[in-house]
Amino acid sequence: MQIMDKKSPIQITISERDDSVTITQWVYQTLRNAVMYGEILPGRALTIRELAGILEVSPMPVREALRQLAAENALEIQGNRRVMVPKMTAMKFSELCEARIAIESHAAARALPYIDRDQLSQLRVLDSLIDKAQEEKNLAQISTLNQNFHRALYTANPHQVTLPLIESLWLQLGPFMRLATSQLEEHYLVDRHNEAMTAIEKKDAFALQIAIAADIREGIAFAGTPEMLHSFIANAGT
Amino acid sequence: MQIMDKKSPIQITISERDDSVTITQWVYQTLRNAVMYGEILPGRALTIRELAGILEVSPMPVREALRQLAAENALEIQGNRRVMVPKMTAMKFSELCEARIAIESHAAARALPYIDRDQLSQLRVLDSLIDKAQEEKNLAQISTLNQNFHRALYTANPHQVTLPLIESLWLQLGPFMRLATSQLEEHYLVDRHNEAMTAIEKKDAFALQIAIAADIREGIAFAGTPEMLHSFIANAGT
DNA sequence: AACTTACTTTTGTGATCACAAACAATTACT
DNA sequence: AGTAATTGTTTGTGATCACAAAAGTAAGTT
Repeated sequence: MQIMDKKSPIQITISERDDSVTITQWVYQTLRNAVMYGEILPGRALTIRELAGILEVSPMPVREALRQLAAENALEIQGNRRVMVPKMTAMKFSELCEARIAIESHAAARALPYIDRDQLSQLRVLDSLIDKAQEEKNLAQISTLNQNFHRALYTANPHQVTLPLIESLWLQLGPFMRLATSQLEEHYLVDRHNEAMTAIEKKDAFALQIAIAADIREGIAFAGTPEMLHSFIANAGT
Repeated sequence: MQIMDKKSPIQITISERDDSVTITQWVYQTLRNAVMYGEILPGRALTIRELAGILEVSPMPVREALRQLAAENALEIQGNRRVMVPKMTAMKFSELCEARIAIESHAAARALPYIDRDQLSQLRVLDSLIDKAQEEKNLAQISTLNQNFHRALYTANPHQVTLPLIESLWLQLGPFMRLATSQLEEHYLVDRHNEAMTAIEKKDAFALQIAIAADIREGIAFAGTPEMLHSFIANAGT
C-alpha cells in the first residue's frame, strides 16, 4: 500500500526573502506569483497552516496575505470560510477577456495625452524586447514583457485609478493563460504592439484603442477556442 | 486649560453586531460604511489600536479589515505603513468618473441579454422608489437606491466579473459624493433611469450604454464643476 | 530662537495560545 | 450493508504578548 497525501501537494516557487520587506508582503508576493503561474490548482482548498508550513513562516502573515488576495479576486472565500483559487468557466473566461478589452482600451486612451519622449522610448525598448523574446519563442518571458508593456502604457497617466482593476483581471486570467501556453506547441502571436506604437506616435486615441483591443483579443484568442476552453474546464475541473 | 485630543476625533456610526457574522466582517462593513459616508476625513491617519478602541474589539479584526479595505483601494497604506483615506484631487476625481462610465456602460451592455421579466420588474420597483425619493428630496436614500439600481442591473449577468471593480470605484468616489450632496441645497437630478428602462425593454445595448453614461455623468456633474472640485480639495485638504 | 540630539511613547508586525465550528472517521443501529 | 449518531482531529477566528521601527517630546547646543 502506497502512502498518499489526502490532498494534492502544493509546489510553490519561493524566492529569496529580502529583509527590507515585511514577511506579510513577501508571502503576499509569493502566493500571488503562485496563483499567476498556475502553481495552485483551482478548487484546491488552501489552509493557513499548510501554507505557513510550506513557506516556513507563522500562520499570521499567511492569514493577511490570503485576505488581501481574496479582496483582489485572486482567491475565493467559500461559505465554509475556506479559501481556494476560483474555478474557471468558459463564460467567465469570456467575461474577463471582454472586461480587459473595455477597461484597458479606456486606460490606454486616457494615458495617451501624458506620453512624452521618455515614456515613448521606454515603450520602444519593451517592444523590441518582446520582438526578441518572440524569436526565441520564450513564452514565459513574452507574457511578462507583454504585461510590462501594457503597464508602462497605462501608468503614463499620473492620475491612475484603473491599473489596480486591470491587475485584478490579469490575476484572474493568469493561471489559465499559463495553462494554455504550456499546452501549445506553436504559439504564433501577431505583434499588435507595432500598431499601438504608431497610434501613440500619431496621438490617435481611437487607433490606439483598436490596437490594444486587438492585442488583447489575439493574445487570448488561442485560448478562446471552444476546444481550449473545454480543456481549461477539464484541467481546472472538479 | 482645556484638554484636547491631539488628533481630530473619529465619529463612526456603529450598527448592531450580528453573531452570525464574524467580528472581522462586522468591522469591515462598519469601516467601509464609514469611508463611504465620509465619516473619516481623508488624510487622517488611522491607527489599529484607536479603531479597535472605538469599535470595542481587539486589534486583530481591525488589522484584517484595514488590509482588506486597502486592497480595494478604499484606504491607502503609506510608506510609513500608516493607513488613511486617500486624498482627492480634481484630476483623480475626473479619472474615477470616466472609469465608472467606461466600465459600467460595458457591464450594462453585458448584462442586457440576461434580463428577464423578473429582473425587469425588480428594476421597475427600484426605479419607482427612486422617483419617490426624488420627490421627498431624500438625498441619502437617492444615492443608496441609485446604487441598488445599478447593482441590480449589472448582476443580471450571472458570470459577473466587473461588479467588484465597480464597487471599488464607488468606494473611492463615495466620501466626496456625500460631501457634495451635503453642501447642495437644491440637488436637481434628471432621471435618466427612464431612458435606461426603455433601452432595456427594447434590448437596445447601445441606447442603454448611452443612458448609463448620461446617468453617471449627470449624477456627478454637479460635483464636477471646478468650484465644487475646489471645495473638495479644500475640505479634504492637507 | 532654531536646530540637533537623546529619550520616551506609540504603533505595526509577527508569534503563540484558546476556543468553537467544520471536517473526517469510527462506531452504533436499523 | 447502508445510514445515522458520535468521537477525534483539523482549521479559522480572535486575543494577548514581545519586539523593533517610527513618531513625538524634551533637553541641550550653537
